[in-house]
Amino acid sequence: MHRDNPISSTHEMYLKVLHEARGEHGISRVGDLARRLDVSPGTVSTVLKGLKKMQFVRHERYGFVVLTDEGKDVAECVIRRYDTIRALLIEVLGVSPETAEIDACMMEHAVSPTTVLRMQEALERHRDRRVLTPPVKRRRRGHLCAGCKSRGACRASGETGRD
Amino acid sequence: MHRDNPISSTHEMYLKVLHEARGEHGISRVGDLARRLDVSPGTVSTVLKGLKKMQFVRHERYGFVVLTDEGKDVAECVIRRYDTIRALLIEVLGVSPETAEIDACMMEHAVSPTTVLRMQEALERHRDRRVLTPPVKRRRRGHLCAGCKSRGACRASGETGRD
DNA sequence: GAAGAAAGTTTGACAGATAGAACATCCGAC
DNA sequence: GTCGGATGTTCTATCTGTCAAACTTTCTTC
Repeated sequence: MHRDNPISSTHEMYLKVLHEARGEHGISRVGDLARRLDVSPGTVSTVLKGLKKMQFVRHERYGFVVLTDEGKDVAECVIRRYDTIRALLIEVLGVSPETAEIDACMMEHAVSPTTVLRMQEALERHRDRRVLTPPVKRRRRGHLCAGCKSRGACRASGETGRD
Repeated sequence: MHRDNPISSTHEMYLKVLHEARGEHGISRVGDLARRLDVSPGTVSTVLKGLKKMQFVRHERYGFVVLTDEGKDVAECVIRRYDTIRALLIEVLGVSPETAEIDACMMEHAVSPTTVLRMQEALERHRDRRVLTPPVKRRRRGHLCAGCKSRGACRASGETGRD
């Protein structure tokens, strides 16, 4: 049922929050994560073991948690999905920011890379239609993270080449 | 983490498939469901117990499975979410039907009722823009099932009144 | 530097979703 | 009517994500 997902939405959330939570040194602690994810420290400890085995984080007992490059890659991919969905919901569909944020957080684990791309394009078309004023230089639409590009698909959303 | 969901996406899937699978008498069998959901008959048997306890299905040992009115209500709500998302992905965003179907199937469990409404509205605006020909009488946009209306929110998507 | 507080880990338990195997029931062919 | 295959159920087991409680380590403060 549904799509096979090599990395679960739980793991995606942990990586995303880890990316957002890291301070000036790019590190966080078990306690931070537990608070931000609203789970117990014990749970974080356990899940972190899995993420470590998958090489998405580095973590020494009683120490800091750091995203590896791989982990950062996935995290940024999840965040981009979140940002895109959120913006689309608000700007194009007129959903309230509060609802958009909750929905985007749930949907970010469900969309395929292609769909995110189409969302980004739609968002740009929509913005172009609105702001007829200055033709701002904009980031190439349909941008993919290095990991997605090199693999031809986004691992973080469970793609294996489909579409 | 995420939104509290009184009915899981697994249960939503079972109800949806049950609704789609029912033959001329509105009934299906464990085997049908197992095949359609790609799980073992044992699993279906187990999950069905839960759905029965929640009063979403009627099911006698070795017999047929029938959706109750409540169950049908939820199923139709899920199906409407699916249809809306699928159409939006294809018509507005230009996603391929194959990808749209997979994505819609995953997203249908993640969207709030408001967002579905906004999606329906966007879809109608988009269709109006395209087909400038005959001003077809169309179903009131933002339609909600009886259950959603009476409760003020859609149980099937875990809403409790938010937005 | 020792004591106590704070932070993190481990352990045991649980719920949900699942498979597979053993078992039960049903139904159609003879 | 009975036998055998198809269908369905139950039981046991696994995996994931979670908590609470017991325990360990680290930090802070005096």
